[in-house]
Amino acid sequence: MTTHFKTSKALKVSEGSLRDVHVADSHAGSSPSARRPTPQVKKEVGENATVVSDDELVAMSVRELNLHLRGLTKDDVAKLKQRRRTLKNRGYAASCRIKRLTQKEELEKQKTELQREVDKLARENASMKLELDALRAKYEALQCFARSVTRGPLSPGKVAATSVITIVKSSSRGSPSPSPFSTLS
Amino acid sequence: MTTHFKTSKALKVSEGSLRDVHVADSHAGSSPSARRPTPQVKKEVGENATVVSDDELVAMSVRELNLHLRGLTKDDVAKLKQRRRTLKNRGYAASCRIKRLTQKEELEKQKTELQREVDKLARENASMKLELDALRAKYEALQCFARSVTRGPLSPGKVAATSVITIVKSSSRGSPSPSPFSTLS
DNA sequence: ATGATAAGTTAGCAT
DNA sequence: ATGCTAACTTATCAT
Repeated sequence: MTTHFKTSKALKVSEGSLRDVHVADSHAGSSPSARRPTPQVKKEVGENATVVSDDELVAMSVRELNLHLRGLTKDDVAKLKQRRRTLKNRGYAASCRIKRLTQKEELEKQKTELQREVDKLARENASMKLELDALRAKYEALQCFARSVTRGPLSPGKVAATSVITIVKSSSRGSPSPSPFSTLS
Repeated sequence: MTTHFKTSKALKVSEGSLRDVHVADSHAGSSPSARRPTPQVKKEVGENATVVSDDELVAMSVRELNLHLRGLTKDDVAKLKQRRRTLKNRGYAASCRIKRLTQKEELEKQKTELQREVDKLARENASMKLELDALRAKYEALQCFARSVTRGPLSPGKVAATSVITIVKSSSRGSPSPSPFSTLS
């Protein structure tokens, strides 16, 4: 993209914007050949040299605009107003496009964010699942052990609702015992 | 929105599409006053009455188009081709807008989908967290119990590497015993 | 009057 | 030549 910004196609009321503006001494009107002694040229009723650029025109307030409308044909007034309207519309269209792009990027950003969140949660989930499985295994081992301890290796189903006596021989101190007791989180 | 579809503004090469087409007996050409015996009017060199509608023109193949271009001014050929191009462009613009909307909806759908996934994972996560905590508690309780069983409630630090005797009084059958043994998954 | 937006037109790039 | 798309213009609607 080149962002070339069309230079107002067929929108000229009297677009001579490349003429001298600060000097404003060119006399290309209907006056025969008389140079006025007053260099303070503001505006003639028959020839208005005050031409506004697009940027000026579009940034103008209504009151400012009315000043520039003094001494213009009813037709030219309409044309100038139309030019202003079109310029404004050009701006609106641009903001509309930008807004559209912004919203699209916003959507994509949110999507990325959500995807990141999904990944994070999935990872947490997986690790928790592992942890849960590990803990379940440990629990069952311990439970198994506890049962064996409580119920005892003797009479493994005979006397049900009774008291049990269990004898456990502890190993030496600081031993690398692989029992469920050694792997606590 | 009214979906009004402009009726080809200033695009007419010779748009008299409301004239008789199937009859085609109007003799408004340069021929003096001779009615030919052949009613199979196809085309006259000096006056081409075959006018195509927008829909026809845009759907035409290049070869078909060339047939309609026979006996036309070089200028009119260019104009007709330009009209075709513009009509095509109108269609392209429409597809472009549709595509844009479609993609936007696609994005929003994916976003919704991801959000749903996030919610699902978050729920799973929360419930797993609860489960994990509960299991941890059960595990610790069981561990505590197992320790008490192994180490014994008697002489809780005196005799370290010795045997312990534990007595457990089981409750009645089917009792709501709140011991770690009752709540297995 | 101002702002927004859908549809159409134009310019320019890519195939 | 065909298709696409950014920028622009126009028509409409809403405020």
